[in-house]
Amino acid sequence: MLPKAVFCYPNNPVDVREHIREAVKALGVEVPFVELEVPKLQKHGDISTPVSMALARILKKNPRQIAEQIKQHLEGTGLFESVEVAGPGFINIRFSTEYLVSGLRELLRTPERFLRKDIGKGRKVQVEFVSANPTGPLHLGHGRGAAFGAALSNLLERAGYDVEREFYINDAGRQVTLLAESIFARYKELKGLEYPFPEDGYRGDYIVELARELNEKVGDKYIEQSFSKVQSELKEFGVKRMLELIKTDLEAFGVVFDRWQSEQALYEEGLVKRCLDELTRKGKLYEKDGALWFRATEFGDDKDRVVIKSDGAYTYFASDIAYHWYKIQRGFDELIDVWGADHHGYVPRIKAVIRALEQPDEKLTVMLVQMVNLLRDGKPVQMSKRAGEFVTLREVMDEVGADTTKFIFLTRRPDSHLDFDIEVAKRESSENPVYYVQYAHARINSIFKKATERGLSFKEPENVELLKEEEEFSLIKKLLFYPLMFEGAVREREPHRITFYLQELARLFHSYYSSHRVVSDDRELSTARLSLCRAVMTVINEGLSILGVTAPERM
RNA sequence: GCCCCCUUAGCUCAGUAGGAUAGAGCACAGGAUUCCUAAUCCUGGUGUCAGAGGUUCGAAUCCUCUAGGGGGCACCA
Repeated sequence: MLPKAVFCYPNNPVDVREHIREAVKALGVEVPFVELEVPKLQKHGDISTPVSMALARILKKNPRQIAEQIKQHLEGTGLFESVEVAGPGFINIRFSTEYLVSGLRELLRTPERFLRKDIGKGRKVQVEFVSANPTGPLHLGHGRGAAFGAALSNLLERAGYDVEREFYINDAGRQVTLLAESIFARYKELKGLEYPFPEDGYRGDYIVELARELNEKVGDKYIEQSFSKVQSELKEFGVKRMLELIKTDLEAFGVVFDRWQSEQALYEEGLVKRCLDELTRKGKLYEKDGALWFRATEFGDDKDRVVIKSDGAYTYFASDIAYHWYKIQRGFDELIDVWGADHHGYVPRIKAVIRALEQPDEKLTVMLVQMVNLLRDGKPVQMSKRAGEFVTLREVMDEVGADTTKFIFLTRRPDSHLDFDIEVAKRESSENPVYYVQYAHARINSIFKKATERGLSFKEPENVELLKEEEEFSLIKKLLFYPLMFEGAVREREPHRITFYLQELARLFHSYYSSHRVVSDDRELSTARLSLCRAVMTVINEGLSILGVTAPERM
């Protein structure tokens, strides 16, 4: 008979969960989730579970007693060095070196299988993010949304979701008209003509640039024209140029989209009308005071909302309804909208839409990304898009670099306010954690260069059983915990967990590096250590690629 | 006025699905490099988890209230 372990994929700590689940099953109950944690204190083992305390209530038994039973089951697997019951009923598990080493082997042999657990099972998810108005350059807040949305998409993709990244272009309505009129005003100004600047117009210098460009294109042609005559051409021109700018900036920032959905197109293709017709048919809309209203209150919102104003014009909400209706029609299992926190008041409204469209609440998740306070040397930089005073993503990128900018954004929970100090971010020092992680990667690369120079060739995971140092086991444990962290990050949609994990991993590596030499005269030990280095490198690479940060070979 | 988010070490922030004695980085001080990159490492100590109640065997974490900071409340976009 084969030992039980063979059937249980003894390759990483997440599988400890399976063993515990089995043990719990043997007690005659099932738990939906077996909680695992990495204990703070070493004496509490390598991994620990409080599951027996939770079971105490259900089984009406002493938690320590339950823990003892689970312990016996776990000991039966022969995988662990020790299993202890401690405190009120914690089960503390210590891995055997064989367990650790076989985990490392697993990671080296099939890194993808080890690092990318199929949680999504091919479920189709759409992540809509940035979606900035095409009326000006991206600012830093958009940058945060971009970094977050991109990292979240990458994360979900690696968890087996079929992800589509979409940018929604608000190219219909008043803002775009304002853009056109602002350009028009600057054009007139350029020509030495009197023309009132629109009250809420865009005052940024880029508008003057656009006016100049327009002048080169049309020359004097528009001098005599009224705005209404040239409006649509100007809109098209302005939106096109702004969109180009936004795309270029995002590309430079390393953020790509699969799809760009135009709002205007929703109208032109009749989707808004079709959607509203359907809702009318289903009685979700009604007329009052000459306007068309959506029964939002029936679906959990505070008040009903207008979709067509009494003057016959659509509100933005109309196209937003149609947009989400369209998303649903496209067959996504899940929709994620990443919005700036200033739009949070909009959440109940759009949630109401999802319900009105007869979809379960979980279908749509709105993730709010908090605003960014820009500082320079500790002093706030005032920003107002309307007044044309704002620091663009481009400026920050040029000044501090895309990697650093992204990393800083992803070192915080999305829902916490963020102070972004340009001067601090600019320093190429230990104040920038991104270098710390990247440096670990570059260092490993340099070790491999050294190994090649020495003519060391080997096949990973050769000789890993020779690893004996405490720092090596710490590193391996950290590596093996990657899937645990990954699962949590996916479940909670929190890419920042990756960022923190990478810093911890880098710390362990740097520490190891300074106390032990990888490439030495001991050929076999060297290959063992190189294998470990390769594993660290692989995981750093994987993590950084989720964050959209480069992993440099040299620094 | 109503609604949402935030408040953890001097600063910036983590804290994993309620678990054990609350954690990093920075800053500050001292030390480490004949050797694979010193953007590194090692050693130093900090807390009324904003406050008050409550739920629980157990709360930074969940509930209620209060205070402070930010944001939102349109037939605006």
